[in-house]
Amino acid sequence: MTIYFHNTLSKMKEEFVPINSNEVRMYTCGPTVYDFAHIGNYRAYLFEDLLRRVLQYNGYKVTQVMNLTDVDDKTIKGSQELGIPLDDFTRKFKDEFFKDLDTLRIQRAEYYPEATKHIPQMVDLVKRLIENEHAYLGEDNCYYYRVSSFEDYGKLSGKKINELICGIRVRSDDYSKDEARDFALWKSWAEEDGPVFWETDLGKGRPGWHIECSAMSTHYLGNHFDIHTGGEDNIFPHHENEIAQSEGATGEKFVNYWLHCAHLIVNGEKMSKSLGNFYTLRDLLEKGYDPVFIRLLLLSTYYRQQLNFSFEGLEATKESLNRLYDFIEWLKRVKEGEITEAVNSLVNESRRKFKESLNNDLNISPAIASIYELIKNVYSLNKEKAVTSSDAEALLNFVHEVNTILDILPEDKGDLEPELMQLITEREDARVNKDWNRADRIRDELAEKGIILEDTPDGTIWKKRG
RNA sequence: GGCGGCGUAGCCAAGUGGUAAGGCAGCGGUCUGCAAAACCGUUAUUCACCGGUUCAAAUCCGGUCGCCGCCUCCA
Repeated sequence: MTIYFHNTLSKMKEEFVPINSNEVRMYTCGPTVYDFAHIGNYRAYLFEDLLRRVLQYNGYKVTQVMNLTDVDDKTIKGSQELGIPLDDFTRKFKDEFFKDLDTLRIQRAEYYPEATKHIPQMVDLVKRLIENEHAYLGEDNCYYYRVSSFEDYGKLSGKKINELICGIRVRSDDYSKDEARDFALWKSWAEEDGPVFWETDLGKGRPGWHIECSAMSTHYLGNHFDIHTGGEDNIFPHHENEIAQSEGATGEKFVNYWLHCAHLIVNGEKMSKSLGNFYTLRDLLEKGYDPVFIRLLLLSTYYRQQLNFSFEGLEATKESLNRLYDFIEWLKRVKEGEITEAVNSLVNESRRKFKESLNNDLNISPAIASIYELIKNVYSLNKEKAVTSSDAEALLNFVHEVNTILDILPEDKGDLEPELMQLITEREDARVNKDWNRADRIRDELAEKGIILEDTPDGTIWKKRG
């Protein structure tokens, strides 16, 4: 089945054709490790997780690289404020980042290169740019990229190169360069950098931000690879500059497909600390939300659409997932019978719609809807007790297939404590004796502990609800 | 100012020319000792507003209003 992606470069939806037939190489812009990542960051990483899984679902072998920016103004500043070495400062946030990835069930990329471990590759790239006359040494001993030397500059963001010179917001910064629009490739050491510097052929200093992604992506994926992603704020200048650097150095096309995800906002406003609507993952976990609800909420809006985060939305996601979980538990209780044509065709229809939607530029809303349509249709069919155990097995298989992409099934929460099991038994006795008051009291008591009881024709079942 | 996106029920959100998916919430009913779960019915004659094109528009075109993003280091 064909996959389509919206390519920022062409501003159009295009058929996806990988460079090599069975494998996809992609670079996904990762975090700057100066603080805990917030849920807006994770929206981007979840979009990339979805992209990765959809490619795998289509049979591609995926090689993904995600960088960790562990040297820049903010990380240096942060380490100085705490009076600790840069590595110690960034280590903590790297560790927390990986913990969060696991919490959100984000699949690991193949490589997580750190900027500080790839200085030679960056230096080498800058030297090639100097040779190609795309880079120059400024009066301040910093190396800059001469934007005017790259004819295609602006092709990703749609910016007119000449308008960049005199834009209102463009200010000349502390560095001396030929033109305001030129950007730093290598920053020479300054006193405020303290112990953070590398002695290289470019002098004593540290890399500019954009150069790390050009250097590390080509190092791991080659000069020309399939997909590059990030948040939409990266389009300009970061990704525009990456193209200028990479193509300026190699003379080859850098990336075929650029995918960018829209921002997350909170209650209709931009998330910011001053508005008090700024959330990290741990903020939400502290409020008692199961991370899988957060995963699905951040995943369930089409990536090119701004996502409005709200606790109301989180509650809605939780309830809808509970419907799926109840469906699964119900399937497990269906007893016997051969597979029926009715269920078989419902599953096939749902699978078709699921995959077709995801292959259409990761359009996840109809994909999720296809699952709920299936649930509704199957329950409806069961009005005449028409659903068999073989049907249930087929449905469970499909749910697990879907789960290879969505990854939203509950963790096994284990058995109940013996004393709680005892309470359930006591309630059964009370019910047999028609002691409804006592039975209801026990049910309420368990409910307060998050244990929900349901009396079915086959006996009482319990479930834990988060 | 430049570029881009969006405005569909109480909320979230599909649908881009053929007569409004799905989820949450609500209401009525069936089932149940009562619940829960589930099912059935119901909840937008209408898609920000105004014009236009068309046999036919939420979907295309023009205009108006509102919201949001980017415009040098923020995913």
